[in-house]
Amino acid sequence: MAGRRAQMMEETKGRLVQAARRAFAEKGYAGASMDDLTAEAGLTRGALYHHFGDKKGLLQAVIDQIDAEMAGRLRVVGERASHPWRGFLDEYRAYIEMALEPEIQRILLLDGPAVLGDPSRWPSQNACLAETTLRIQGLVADGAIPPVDAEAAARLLNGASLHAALWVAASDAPEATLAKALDAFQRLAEGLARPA
Amino acid sequence: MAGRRAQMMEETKGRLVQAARRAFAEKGYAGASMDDLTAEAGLTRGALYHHFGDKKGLLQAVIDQIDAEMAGRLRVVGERASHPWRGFLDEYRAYIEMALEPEIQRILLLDGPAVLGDPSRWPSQNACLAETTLRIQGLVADGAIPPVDAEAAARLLNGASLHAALWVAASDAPEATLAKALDAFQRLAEGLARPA
DNA sequence: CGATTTGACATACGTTCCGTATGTGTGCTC
DNA sequence: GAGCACACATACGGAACGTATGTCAAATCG
Repeated sequence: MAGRRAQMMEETKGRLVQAARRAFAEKGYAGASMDDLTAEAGLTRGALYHHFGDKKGLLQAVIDQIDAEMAGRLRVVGERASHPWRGFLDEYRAYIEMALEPEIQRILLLDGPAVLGDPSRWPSQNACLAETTLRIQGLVADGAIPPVDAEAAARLLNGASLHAALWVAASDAPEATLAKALDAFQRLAEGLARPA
Repeated sequence: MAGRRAQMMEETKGRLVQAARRAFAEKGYAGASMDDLTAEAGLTRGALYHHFGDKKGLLQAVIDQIDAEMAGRLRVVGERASHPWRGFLDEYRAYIEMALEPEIQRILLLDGPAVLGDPSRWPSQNACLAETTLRIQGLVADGAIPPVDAEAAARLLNGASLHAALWVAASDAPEATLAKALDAFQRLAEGLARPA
């Protein structure tokens, strides 16, 4: 009862999204051609506009997929830690390191906000941001850190992480820069942990 | 000895940059048409390509101008404060509020990095980032805060500020959101002030 | 079981816009 | 005052997006 038709359709959409991920990551959103991208998937622009409406719709689909993957990876990292606060720091360390991956940096962090606007308004609800917000709420609830607006803290820390990753990615000595960035990040995060 | 010719040329470049600021801010980089933009300045694309090379060159010129203005405004805010640490916080508060201005947010914070890449690689050297880095170096030198890599701290705080501004700008209740963002920001910044 | 319809996808077309190549007139130099 | 350099306009080619239309298989229904 899977529906032969619907199954083929999912297959098609998946191929298009995958090709788009590659194209957007390599050439950026503006530089990626819909003709080339669909041809690489063995299709034409007809299929693309039928399923995704327009170029922005395709970007949105790509972002939804990447965002979901990131949230899953972050959850694993956070839950693997013994101590809550330690897990929190590990999670952000993982976030910074993920933001170094060209696909994530280019598509989700640079082109995404520029083309689609503020991430919190995305239909995917930014699963990754929600994940870190929940984590902070948990820390507050457990009394591990003093009360704070969890969403505000998550947003600021995500912003700091993103810029850290941009800095590291463009650096001539990435590993040294990453160390500096992580050190500074921990200093900032500790501002949350200890009351004024 | 001003050179009638050179003076006219500066006038032309200025008019183009000003028209570009308006167009980029209103329609975004991708959505702005060079034809419309130059026509609004009473010129044609010929002038534009002669002076700026290509569309990215024009964006760079616009960004240089805005960046310089921001650095100047930040400096005034920081120097006006009595206490160094207080001045530091005031400066970032001003930064967040500036990032709410559509022109700055759209051009410098969203389209700029997406089109031109990491800001630290911009020819303008990101005067605004340099300004905040210097401020942090001053705090360390005066013993107001424990040693920290000033550039790393400045980058992370700028990133946090930017995301705070994006959040506030897209919010339904901007003033309440701004208050939450500023509160969270202060908590993070205090992580710099007090040693572990 | 055959006719009809739905929908996934391809093809063709018009429009827009960027970058370049070429033309032109005005102001500086000798 | 002649020649040249340069600021700027005009003309052209090409690429890319979105839409409108066509086609063919599969699901539906009498």
